[in-house]
Amino acid sequence: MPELPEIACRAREMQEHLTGRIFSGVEVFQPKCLNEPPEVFRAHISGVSIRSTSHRGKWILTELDRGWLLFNLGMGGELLLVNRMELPGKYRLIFDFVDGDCLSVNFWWFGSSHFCSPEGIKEHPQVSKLGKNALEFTAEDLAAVTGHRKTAIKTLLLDQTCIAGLGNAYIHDILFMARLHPLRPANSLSAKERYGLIDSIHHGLEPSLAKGGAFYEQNLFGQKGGFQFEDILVGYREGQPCPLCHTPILKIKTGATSSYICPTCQVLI
DNA sequence: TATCTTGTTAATCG
DNA sequence: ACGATTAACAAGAT
Repeated sequence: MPELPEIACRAREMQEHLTGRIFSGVEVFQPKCLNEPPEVFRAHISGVSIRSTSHRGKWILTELDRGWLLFNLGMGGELLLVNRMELPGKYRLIFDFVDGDCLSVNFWWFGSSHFCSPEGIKEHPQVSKLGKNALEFTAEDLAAVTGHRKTAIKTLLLDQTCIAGLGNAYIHDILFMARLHPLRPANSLSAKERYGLIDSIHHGLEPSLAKGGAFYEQNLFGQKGGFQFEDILVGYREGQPCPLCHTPILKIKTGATSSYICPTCQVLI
């Protein structure tokens, strides 16, 4: 369940620890997570060095001397920088560096690693369509996106082509802090509510970003993030009292996903 | 065994 | 064109 805080931290760590390293090859244990046949993918990265790493939404973008390496961790995954002799128990890809270290990649559902040519990234089916990063998203952007749309505000916030980086974990507290019911029609938000929602996105993501991400994900060296379960206000706290009004928190179905809400603080319309 | 869960796309129906 | 719903895909826990 990595979302923007975890992905941004991983990208920052990769920028710090992988920049300048040169790939010697890659071992592929799950070909389906690549966008090219393993031999082609290997040929594209072997002998190529890493220029920089950044992220857009939940995608990690590693710029190479010749092209791009893109990672999407799906519903959870590990990127570990280890020596080739100290591999973890599970991995689906191993990117070897000429110095003897390697980047071990494991997904536990739906992760992928794509190679793109220098220009190809503009046509990448997912990355090219992403909206602004959630922390750069402004109230004006929100107004433009909500505009006439009647869809639920939660659906819109999870739509990566509108705003990139939010997922179904941090969103519970973001909507709670904004006092918005997840099923509120997007176009029914007042200007004040839109400003409040932007504030809440920052308050919902930045503490975790500062602490290296959530406790359920690990950094490049296998250390867990510092954002604890205790730091979560209402998410995953079904039946526990709302921190503001003590009403028991409800778990409700909202389309394809579940939502945790305080029924008193987050009223529909 | 049945069900749930974090992401994302595509297909379908209205 | 939009919006809502469902299924599907590469797991794992309970």
